[in-house]
Amino acid sequence: MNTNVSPYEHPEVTVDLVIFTVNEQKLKALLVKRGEQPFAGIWSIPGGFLQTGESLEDAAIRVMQEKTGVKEIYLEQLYTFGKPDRDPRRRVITVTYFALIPWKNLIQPESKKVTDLAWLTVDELPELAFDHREILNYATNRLRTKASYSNIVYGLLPAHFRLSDLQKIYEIIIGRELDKRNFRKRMLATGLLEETGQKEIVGAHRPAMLYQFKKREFVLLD
Amino acid sequence: MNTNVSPYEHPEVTVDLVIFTVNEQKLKALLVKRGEQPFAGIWSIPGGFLQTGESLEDAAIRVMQEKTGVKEIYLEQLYTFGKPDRDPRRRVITVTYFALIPWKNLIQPESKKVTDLAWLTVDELPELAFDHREILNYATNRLRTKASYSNIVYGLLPAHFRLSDLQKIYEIIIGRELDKRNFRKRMLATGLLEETGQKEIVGAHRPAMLYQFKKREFVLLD
DNA sequence: CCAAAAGTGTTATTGATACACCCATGC
DNA sequence: GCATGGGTGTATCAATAACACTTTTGG
Repeated sequence: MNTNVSPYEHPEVTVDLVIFTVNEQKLKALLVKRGEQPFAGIWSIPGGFLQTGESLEDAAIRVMQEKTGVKEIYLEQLYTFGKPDRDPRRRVITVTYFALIPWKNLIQPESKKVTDLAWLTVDELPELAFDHREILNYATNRLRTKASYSNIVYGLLPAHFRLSDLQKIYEIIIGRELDKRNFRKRMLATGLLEETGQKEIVGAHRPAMLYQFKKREFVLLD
Repeated sequence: MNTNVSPYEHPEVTVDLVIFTVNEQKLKALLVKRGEQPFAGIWSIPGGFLQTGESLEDAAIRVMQEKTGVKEIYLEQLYTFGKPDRDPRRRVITVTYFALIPWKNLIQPESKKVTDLAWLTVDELPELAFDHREILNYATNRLRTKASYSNIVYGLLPAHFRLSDLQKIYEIIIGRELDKRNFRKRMLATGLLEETGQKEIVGAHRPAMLYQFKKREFVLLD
């Protein structure tokens, strides 16, 4: 079979990522300011072309590491977008992933003076390139939905954390306040958490016990 | 930009479908017996190449119609599989969809004597070509999970049905028997169903009220 | 001693489960 | 009149939601 005369298209395949973190009480996503046309100067989600011999997930991990320096993170495939006109130049299919990073695991992301890479608050976004707004909305919905029936938020927390940190993350993602006593009861009842024995020492108040997830992996609740 | 010298691959992109129905008290999937190498004579899920200018979903609908004659069905994107060696010949990315069809909507699928197209029981499958077993397992899990928190089973039922039909579909998908009274209570409490006013007349027993979904569209429960 | 976050139980309400008999029909 | 599936209610148990005060620390 000669693939050069096949009656169908060989589109370009990219892998694009919606990378979330939580910082300053907000859900944020990593965005890249485009340098080239089309959409020069417009923010876009990070991505790259699939390389020869590379699996989709490997490509996602590669892009992740290029942009954040981090590779051990929560990563899951999101959706594949392929409308014929989603890139004005040519046919591009994009397989999208969504990723979660604890803010503390980032290596001082503000220190290097990059102006083309930024963590923007998800509900205050400017115009995005291509169909990236649709992709980002899709990812945000997925995150909010999964937070309600899984332990997915572990991906946004450092190894050790206070229960109040955990509660705050949930509140930011689902967008409403939770009752402290009920929250703690429910979380401890899942059996997914354990005390570290250490206590958080800063602040003019009673120190908090630090907890960790017994396993840092995705689990459905109930 | 000359795409002929680009440093990345232009893989082939296919759309493959896992099409489910329920018949004879079993969950079944539509499979195609391959005529060509590789995997000649082995069952595979139906699919086809993405055509120029065609969206992914349009391609899925096209394949659907080619194989079943039906186009108005439940259809959702499942996952995109792209391991470099998933096709022994060349790089093929497949965007998979899963579809549901009510058995009654099929136009006598047994009448035309096709031997290369068959509805096979999902938990008694032979060897499948490529990574199609993995794809089918993924689809089956998705269906089972979604059945528990949505009205997705409407895709497997004809326009009018008895509550016992609905219950049977649930039991087949989730794999255990349900209490009749509790099931009816819960289903009617969702507010998604309405009586048609008609009754089912066949059988040496009391006729059953026929129901329909108020809207034949995906809704989350609770 | 004051401010600030940590930590802790009980009650009320709601939803889920378990369970058995009568009804309408065809033969 | 008997076999077959259709149709109905109540009581128990489990999960969720509402709600306020004491503890420990730093300054």
